[in-house]
Amino acid sequence: MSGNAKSPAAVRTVAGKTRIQKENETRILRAALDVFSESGFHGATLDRIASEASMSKPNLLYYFKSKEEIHVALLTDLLDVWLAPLRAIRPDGNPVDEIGSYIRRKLDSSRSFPRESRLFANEILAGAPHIGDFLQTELKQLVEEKAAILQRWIDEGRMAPCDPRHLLFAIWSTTQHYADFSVQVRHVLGLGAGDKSYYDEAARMLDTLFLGQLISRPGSD
Amino acid sequence: MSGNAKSPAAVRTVAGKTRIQKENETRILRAALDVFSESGFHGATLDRIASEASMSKPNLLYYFKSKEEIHVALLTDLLDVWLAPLRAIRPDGNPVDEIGSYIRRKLDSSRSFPRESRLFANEILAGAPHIGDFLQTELKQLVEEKAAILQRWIDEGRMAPCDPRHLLFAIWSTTQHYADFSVQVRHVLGLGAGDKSYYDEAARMLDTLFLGQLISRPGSD
DNA sequence: GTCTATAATACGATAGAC
DNA sequence: GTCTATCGTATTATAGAC
Repeated sequence: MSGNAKSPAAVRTVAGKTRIQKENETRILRAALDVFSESGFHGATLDRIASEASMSKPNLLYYFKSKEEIHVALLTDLLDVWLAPLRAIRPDGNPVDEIGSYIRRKLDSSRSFPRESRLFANEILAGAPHIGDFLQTELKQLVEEKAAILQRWIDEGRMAPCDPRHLLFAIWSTTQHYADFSVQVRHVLGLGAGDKSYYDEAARMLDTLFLGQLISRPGSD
Repeated sequence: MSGNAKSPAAVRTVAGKTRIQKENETRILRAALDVFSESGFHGATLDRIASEASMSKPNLLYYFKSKEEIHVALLTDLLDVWLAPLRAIRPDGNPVDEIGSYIRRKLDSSRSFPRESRLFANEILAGAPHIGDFLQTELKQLVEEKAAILQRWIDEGRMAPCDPRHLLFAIWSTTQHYADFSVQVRHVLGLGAGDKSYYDEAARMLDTLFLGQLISRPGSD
């Protein structure tokens, strides 16, 4: 059928990987996301990853040459997903709709992919040793593109004058906070371990903060 | 003079520690803050801490029984400093002044103590294994106390209705972001390693966000 | 209090049989 | 592809001389 069907026993796909290869790589990456996001790169061990993947350590290292290679694979897979909400900002929309949607998408990411968020946070906190290039090139370029849109809205008087890039920082930090610092959020609010009920109130807060006027000044009514 | 002057050679202070003890402990803690904040708990090694403290590893372990004990000492020292800005919010002030001052103090903390901020972030991200109790008791209580003040301002119509605790989360995340994610901030802005010039623009952004109205709605002028 | 030497172990990675 | 066994190293911590 497809390209390289040399080895008789191993039925290969077009990607050159057998079904079992893909399954095992997926199992490893899933387990590694658990462990890396919970303990950071140095705190994670191949023993725990192998254990969570129900696989022996040497077998795990048959699929990925090193611990670092697993980590890089996770980060690389993550980046596209991570940037999707920002990419979705349209120049032909209006500030309230576009920024509002962006905040909702980012907050949904935080709620749905907290492990990915913490993996990313750990990497940045460690000085971005693996994705420094990505930050300086791809992310920087995307931010400049979207900041130009926001700047146009500012110039048109539809938003308060501010540095659009710092507005993006504020959106990133407030939304990701609920994933990265969830332990603190839950402890302060008195919630249990798996409780994510605070996300509804968080969404209201961020709407008020970014789309409304938080503080009434005398005579502004 | 003071309490226990038993040992002849070692001149002790009221705290029961010789001058050289205090000096060495300070040197160790300073070096440990560097290393822990840069590499996290598991990424840090006693070798590097000892080296940065210009001290042999066994000598370092003469002052602190274990790596964890150094880490806990740093976190404990940090907590009071960390909460000082929040404690300073006065009930008899007005929202703009009090929240504005709080944001400035938090942002100053971020700029002046980025290593402390990253140490804290690493601890939370790891699930707060050492300061979970603190978060659930002391921090929770303080937040409730200050949230009550904010709630009163809301009830008096001086602030938009919102969950005050989530407002505090937003202030924490936006201000600490500039320390914890400084690598990303600098890479996106195209700044060099030690460059902290973005803090001025950050202060303006946070003023606009928390104290002004970010987005003009039609007819609100 | 400070050092050298070293114990004890955890961990990443490999060798080689099957 | 998967396993058992193991190597080599990094790292925490201690022993014991000075």
